[in-house]
Amino acid sequence: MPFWHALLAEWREAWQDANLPEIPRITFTPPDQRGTLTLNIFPLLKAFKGDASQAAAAVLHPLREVTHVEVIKGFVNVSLSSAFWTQFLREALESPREGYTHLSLASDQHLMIEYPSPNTNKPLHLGHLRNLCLGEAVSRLWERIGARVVRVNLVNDRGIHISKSMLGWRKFFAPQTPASVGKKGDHFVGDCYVAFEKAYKAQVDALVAAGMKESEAQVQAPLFQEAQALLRQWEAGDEETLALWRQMNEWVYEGFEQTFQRLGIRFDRVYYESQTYLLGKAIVEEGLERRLFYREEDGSVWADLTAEGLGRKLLLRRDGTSVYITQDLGTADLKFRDYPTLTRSVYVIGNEQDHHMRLLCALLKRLGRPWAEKIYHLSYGMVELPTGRMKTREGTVVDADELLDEMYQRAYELTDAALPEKERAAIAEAVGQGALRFYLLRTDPKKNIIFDPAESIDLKGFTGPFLQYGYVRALRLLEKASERGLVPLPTEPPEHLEAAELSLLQQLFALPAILESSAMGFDPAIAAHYGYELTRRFNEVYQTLPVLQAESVLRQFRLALVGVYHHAIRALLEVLAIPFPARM
RNA sequence: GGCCCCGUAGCUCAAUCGGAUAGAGCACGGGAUUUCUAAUCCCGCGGUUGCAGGUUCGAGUCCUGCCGGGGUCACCA
Repeated sequence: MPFWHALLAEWREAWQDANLPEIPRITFTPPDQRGTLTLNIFPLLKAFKGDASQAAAAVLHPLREVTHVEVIKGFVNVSLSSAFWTQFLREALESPREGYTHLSLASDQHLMIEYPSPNTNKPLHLGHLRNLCLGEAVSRLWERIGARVVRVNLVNDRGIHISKSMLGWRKFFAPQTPASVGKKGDHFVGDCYVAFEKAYKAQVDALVAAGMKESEAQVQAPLFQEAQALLRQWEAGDEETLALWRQMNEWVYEGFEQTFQRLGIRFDRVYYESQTYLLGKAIVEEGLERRLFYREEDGSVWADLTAEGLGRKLLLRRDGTSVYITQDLGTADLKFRDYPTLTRSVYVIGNEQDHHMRLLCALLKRLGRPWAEKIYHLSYGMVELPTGRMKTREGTVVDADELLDEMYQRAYELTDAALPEKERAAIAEAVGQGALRFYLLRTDPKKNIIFDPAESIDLKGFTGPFLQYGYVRALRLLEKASERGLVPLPTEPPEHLEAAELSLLQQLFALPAILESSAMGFDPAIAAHYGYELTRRFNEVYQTLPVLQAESVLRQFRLALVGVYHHAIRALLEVLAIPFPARM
């Protein structure tokens, strides 16, 4: 445990012993006020008849390490002693992994984090990128605070959508392959799907023109009937159908894998719905026997969740085939069978499935699964374009691979042309991805993002490259120092600190608290904002105060500041899964 | 229509579980480079926190009712 935790614990204990009517809440002092920590004594004022100075005196009496105090209304801003800061620098520099850049407060936690769970009929798009960035960042955040994390991908490799791309291939693309047309496999299969949808829509339109209701036409269109028949053949185990299915999924997996690798994302375990839907069906049977569910006269199986305010939910179709939630039941069961020690099972899924996830939890609860309450839905908002929602039909879907290429190009042009080509390319990839990832993470996950291409590829201001640049500056400075035989060593802060120095020092102090709240809240945006603010303050020091040229005592202190900043910014970039080049 | 989420500067977002004078970036205007990488820094401009009530020492934050936007309520996934 870092020593300042010990200090806060000591303070709280002292307050307990002092028999205060209320214990003050401790927060970080806002930047425009003098002080490092703020004790909130509003709740105590009543007991002291509104006399803030008396209340403050009572609160401060038992505390050590406090040097300067300012009482403003119910706020008591305290500054900490030089000895305190010396010790902070020592711990952050000498053993950052033991309580500064790494914490152990969640070491009893074991999380499974599922993302991005794509369908296998289309390539990944911008929405998947938000999902991937979120899932990876949350995984890393929890690892940072000491938890064990198992990353899991659930592939939706069966269902009507796959049947559609299979039919698309048969009718419009056979016998072509990704290799024969020179395309990534997932994009090729996506083309098959789009071709199907186009032909299907033409059929529906024709039927509607002939006077049929649209909802009826959608079901009656021959292509849809064919797709359903194909799904039944698949579920019946028809060998030819299965062979094509395997082939097309294989193409898609190869394509996905390339994208995952480019993003540096790896999974510990991959689940396939084709392997869990039967488990789901068995669970539905179990529920039927236990009279938790019921069968309609037409043979379909339902759960009545009106008591939970969720209405009725179909679990098996009239023809006995499974629906989406059926396999989700099976997968959920399997996860806890495979990993019985899980304390949390996290689903990173868009908020359009809020209702679905509520249904899933309600069903698992009804089935008496004790771990149902360990499920956490990390629900995130949609990525929209300035023109509205992305739509396949209108061709406005932003493709993940194309966007990554565009980011790379953009960054490449800004990179020093004098660099060796290989190095320049590596930097461009890091900066391009850094910009995109930061852009996708900087907003509260539950809010919708409006993806403005111009702003997202911006490399200035509140962006990933801003943080990367701060990292590079610090790193290079430390390298330069090292060449002169100088290393960051803990020192006592000088008596008079420049405003920029104090500002940076105080912000550095907050890192562990940020890691904790960002992880616990499943909210990487907290770490992103902090990383920006921290780097802003570092830049101010860097820009206005000499480090290597300063006189030796001052130089030593500033070098220590830079050293701690270097640890901190690196930790933040790692946690956000933003690459950090050594030069830019 | 029922339920869920969102509404803060022209635009994109913050606001430390109800706390201080609501803060950043972009855009716009001005300034800084013989100095550790200017992808930087400094200054300025910009607000009835959608509207109306309520709760209390104190509300962008909590409650109620409206308004606006999105999602969802499939024998789709």
